[in-house]
Order: sequence, then C-alpha cells, then structure tokens
Amino acid sequence: MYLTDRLPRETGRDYALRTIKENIIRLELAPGSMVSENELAAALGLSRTPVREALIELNKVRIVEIYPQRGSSVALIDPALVEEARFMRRVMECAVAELACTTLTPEWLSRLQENVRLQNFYIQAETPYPEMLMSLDDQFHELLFGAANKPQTCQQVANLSIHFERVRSLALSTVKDPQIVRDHEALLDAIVNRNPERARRLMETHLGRYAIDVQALKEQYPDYFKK
Amino acid sequence: MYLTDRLPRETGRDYALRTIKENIIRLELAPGSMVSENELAAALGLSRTPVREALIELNKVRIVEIYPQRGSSVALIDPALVEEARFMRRVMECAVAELACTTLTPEWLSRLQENVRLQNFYIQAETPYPEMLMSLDDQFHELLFGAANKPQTCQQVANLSIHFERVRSLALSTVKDPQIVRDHEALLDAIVNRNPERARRLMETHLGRYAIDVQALKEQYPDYFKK
DNA sequence: AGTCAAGAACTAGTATGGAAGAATGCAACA
DNA sequence: TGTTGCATTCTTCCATACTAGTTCTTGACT
Repeated sequence: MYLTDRLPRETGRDYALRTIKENIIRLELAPGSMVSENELAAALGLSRTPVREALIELNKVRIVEIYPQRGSSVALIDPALVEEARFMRRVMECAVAELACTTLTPEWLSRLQENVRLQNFYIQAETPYPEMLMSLDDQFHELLFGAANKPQTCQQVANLSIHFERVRSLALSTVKDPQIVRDHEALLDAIVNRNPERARRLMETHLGRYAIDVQALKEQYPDYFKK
Repeated sequence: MYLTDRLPRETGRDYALRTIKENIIRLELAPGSMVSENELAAALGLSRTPVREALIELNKVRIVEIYPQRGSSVALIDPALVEEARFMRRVMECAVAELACTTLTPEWLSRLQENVRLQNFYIQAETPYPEMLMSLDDQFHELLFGAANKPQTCQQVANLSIHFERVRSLALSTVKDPQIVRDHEALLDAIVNRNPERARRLMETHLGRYAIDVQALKEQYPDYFKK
C-alpha cells in the first residue's frame, strides 16, 4: 500500500479514509481483492475502529463491499456505476455552470482566475507536473460549485466520482491536454459575461473530453470487472 | 425520543441511524440541541460504538455537527443547505425524468403503475393515512431513479434531502393534495409516450408544489435557524 | 475413496475502558 | 475588581476485548 504521513490534526479515521481511497483509485488495492479491518489497521498503524469507520463510509458509495461476519472487499468495477458517476457529474456541473452566471461574485471570480492562471503556468512548464494539473482541474470544478453556492452538492458528486477516477487510473489517462485549459478559460468567460446557455454548452463539450472506453478496458482487464 | 422496535436483521448501527434521523426530522431532537454518544446509546439500548458510527454518517451531510472532544449537536437549520437540497433534487429529478423516457422497461413501468394505483386508493380512502401517501410519494420518485438505472444518484440526493424534510416537518406541511397524484399520473404518461421535454416540464412544475416559505419559518422559530 | 460432522480459524459487530483535549468553576493573587 | 492557573468534568477518539456468525480444515466413519 502507498502510505503517506498523517497530516497534522488529522484524525485516525480521516487518515484511514484518505489512504484507503487513494489506494483504491491507484488500483494498489485491486478491484475484487479482499481487505480486512485487521490487515489495514496494521498497515496504517491504527486500531480496527477508525479503519472500520472508513470502510463503512466507502461502503456507502459501493466502492467497498462488506459481507457481515465474512469479510470486506474492494468492489469490482461496475460499468453501470461508472456511467452513473459520469451522469451525475455531467448533470450537476452543467446546472452549476448555468447557475454560476447569476451568482458569481468578485471574490469567486478572482479565485477562478488565479486557478486558470496557474493551469497556464503548469501547462507551459518544461517539466510538466501532471498530478498538479489534475489537482488544479479538480479545484476548478470545485470552485464553480463554490461560486454557485452549492458546496455540499459538490461533495455528493465527488462521493460517486471515485468510480470514475479508478477507471481513469486504469486507463492511464493523464490529462495534460492544453485544450482543457482553453475550455476552462472559455467557460469562465461565458460565466463572467452572464451567458448561461453558452456556459452550459461549453461545460457539456468540456466534460465530453474525459470520455473513456470502459468496454475496451473490460476486455483488457476482465478480472477487474463485474459479471 | 421516538423509539420504534429494531427491525429483524437490522444492525445496531442501522437502527441508531434510522432512529436518530427520524427524530431529527420530526424535530424531536431540536435544531441546535446537544446530543452525546452516551445519552443516545442509553436511550437506544446500545453501546456507544454503533451510535458514534451513525453520528459520523449524519455529520457527513452536515445535519449533525461534531466538535472533537467537545460534543456533538443537531445542526441549526441552514436556509442555504435547504435550498441546496432542493436544487440538487430538482436538477437530478428533471434529468432522470428525461432519461427514463428512453430507459423505461415493462417491469419498471408496472411497478410505477402499481404505485400510482395505490396512491389513488389512499387519496380516496375515508380515513386518509398521510404518512402512507408520503411514503408512496417518496417511493414514486425513487422508482423513477430506478427506471433510469440511477439508484446511487437517488441515494446521494436523499442524503441531502434530510435538510428539506426537516423544514417540511417544521411547516407541518402534510402533502395530501390530490393534485400531486394527478402530477404523477401525467408524468408517467409522458414517460410512457417517450416525451422527454414534457416529462421534464411536468417534473419541474410538480416539484414546485413542495415549495416552503423558509424565511417565514425563520421569523417564527428564530432559535432553530443559523445566524 | 467419499461423506459428513466437529472444531479451528477466520470475519465483522458490539461493548467497554482509557487517553487526549476542551470547557467550566473556583481559588489564589495582583 | 480583574486575572491567572489549576483541578474537575465533560466530550469525542481510539484501542482492545469479547460475541456471534461464516468458512475451511480435519479426521472419523461408511
């Protein structure tokens, strides 16, 4: 397992959740593999309680399966759930892009602009940091939810997104396409100009760029998939 | 606290979650009031562990606040969160109504028809059971998510809905309007006839009927509200 | 050899005790 | 009177022990 240091002030439960989630996305904990509270607790240097609480939370979004008195496993990749995560994200983000046209405040605008500025910096850097761009990309979308005053909605969407992120990781798709940054700029422009129709349309085409051929992955890694 | 029997095969954690949630919605656990693992555990006849796990889950959707080493409280009513729950529900349900026009199968159709049939029965009964109608209403919307093959999305929407349900409870709004059943019938008709635009429009106006004047409630019960 | 039952070895669910941190009250002191 | 410091008493967080249920092994018997 990939292990990182426990952050200051981070509870054991949050540390366990963050680490387990990360390892599931990276496929370090393989789809379908059994995990036990005991093993994870030992690996993380914690007791079963915080680990168990983390597993319960992951079970809520069907990324971990718990069979009482039998064991727990990392869920196999379920194409229906991956599609559902995509669906929910697309629907909510388009609605938020529209809404942001009427709710955007100068403070949120400046945060979004700063984010885009950084994206441009890292895309032009000689040594590109793909994980940095990825993180900025996530941040941009989160900022939009913030600008629309819908942070909890963002959280609920993110809950399901793990299914999509895992598949993205399996496809080794690192997003360093400069077009994505152009998309963000155009989107922000539409929002600043209070053009909801255009914002929605841009978001729709933008999200289309993250498309992944799940069926092809299923043929390549059949053991990782459901059914 | 309102207590019901523990269901067969229900774990202590699920029982605690169900009961605490129910009591928060009914305002039996008042907004802003302190709750402690110990008190709840004693009231429910459980140990602190399952109660704690239930509180953690409720904290994830901001209906319970946990202050480490200080205590936990039922969150005050936050109009922004109530609005957010409404927003998320409206956006997702409209999208699902549209989608169901292309995904509806005969099995789901018959379930929906049976549901509407029961609604008509209970609305015409001499002794109306408001909680039964409410439950059937919830079921109808859940069935739509099922018909669109988006059950997890339904779950995520439901997570936030507790904020709205609590306010509805505070407003004492029992939904026994026959118009709602008519709405469901019209909506189902639009879906059966594969008319996504009409389905979306009907869902939009239908959800409008659940509107509640949160501001008025805030003036009537200022202690229950944030700020 | 094949079958079945008993028990060993796992699992998650629950109970409980203690540790760490935060609030409160009170006493000591300026 | 106002302030500081400490002890008390809360709380959640975590570790650990125990319970109960499942699976797998093992060995006796047919």
